[in-house]
Amino acid sequence: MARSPVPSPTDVELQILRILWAHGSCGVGVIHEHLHREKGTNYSTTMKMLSVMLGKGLVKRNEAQRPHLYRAAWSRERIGKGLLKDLATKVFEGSVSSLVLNALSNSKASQSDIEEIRQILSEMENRSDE
Amino acid sequence: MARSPVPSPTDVELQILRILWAHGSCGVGVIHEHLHREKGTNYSTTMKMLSVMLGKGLVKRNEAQRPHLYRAAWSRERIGKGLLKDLATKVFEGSVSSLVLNALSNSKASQSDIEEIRQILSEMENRSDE
DNA sequence: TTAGGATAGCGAAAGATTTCGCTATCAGAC
DNA sequence: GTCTGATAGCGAAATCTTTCGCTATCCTAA
Repeated sequence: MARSPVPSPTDVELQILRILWAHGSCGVGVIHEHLHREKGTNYSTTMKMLSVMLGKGLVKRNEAQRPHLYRAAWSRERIGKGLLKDLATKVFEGSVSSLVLNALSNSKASQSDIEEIRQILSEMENRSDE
Repeated sequence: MARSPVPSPTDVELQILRILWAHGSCGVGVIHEHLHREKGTNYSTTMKMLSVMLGKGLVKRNEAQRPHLYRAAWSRERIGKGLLKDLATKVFEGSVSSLVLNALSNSKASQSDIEEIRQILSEMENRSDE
């Protein structure tokens, strides 16, 4: 009965979500302007993708005004969480820590990033102490 | 001229790679047995996917013997690296540390996982000191 | 040697995602 | 009001991924 709460967006869907995450609510015009700059696609394409995404519950829209205003139905963190879990399952046999290890070992993080990650690690320890 | 060095595998392709990563070299029989157990697909499907993957350079095969032996052309780490980079780009504006933060904040890691991650963080600091 | 099961190969159907063409409607400039 | 450019909507083409049907070949046990 309850449909999958957080669908995994496809590539173009994510491209649109990124725009919405950056801009908050906006009309098709703005969305299309960005999408067109990134990949040269048509207005109709933008429109169609938005209607597909509306159907999947990936975006919501406010029809009270004209142009209708679209916004992401889910936060970047929420979508990221789902995709990371997928990736962990599909590549790292479900192990988030393998995933993190792999991500870290091929990247450069700034000192403040490193501190922030340490912070999280400590919190995790404290949480599990209880 | 040089084609994309590490293609991003699709879902079924990853499913097959997981089997190969776990088993090393093996014939279609073994691969199909696993795939069929996981999703009930046909022998022909397995065969076809392998030939598609061969074309994309995702697997290699040894035809010296019969049955031919298939193996992953890239390590789990190498494929993981590419997919993580994709995901970072598509969701976290390219920031690996945001990705890691997000991955960690919604997961439970064991104490030894945490230590291992700390280890990596220290190594990163030392590396960047030089 | 030969029948039977596993292996190999391919074209094409079935599905999903992305793109576009065409048509209609709306809101503001004139 | 009417014209015009932006907005809305939808069916269908194009593309990519996954699945399968059909056919041929190989290997081995009887």
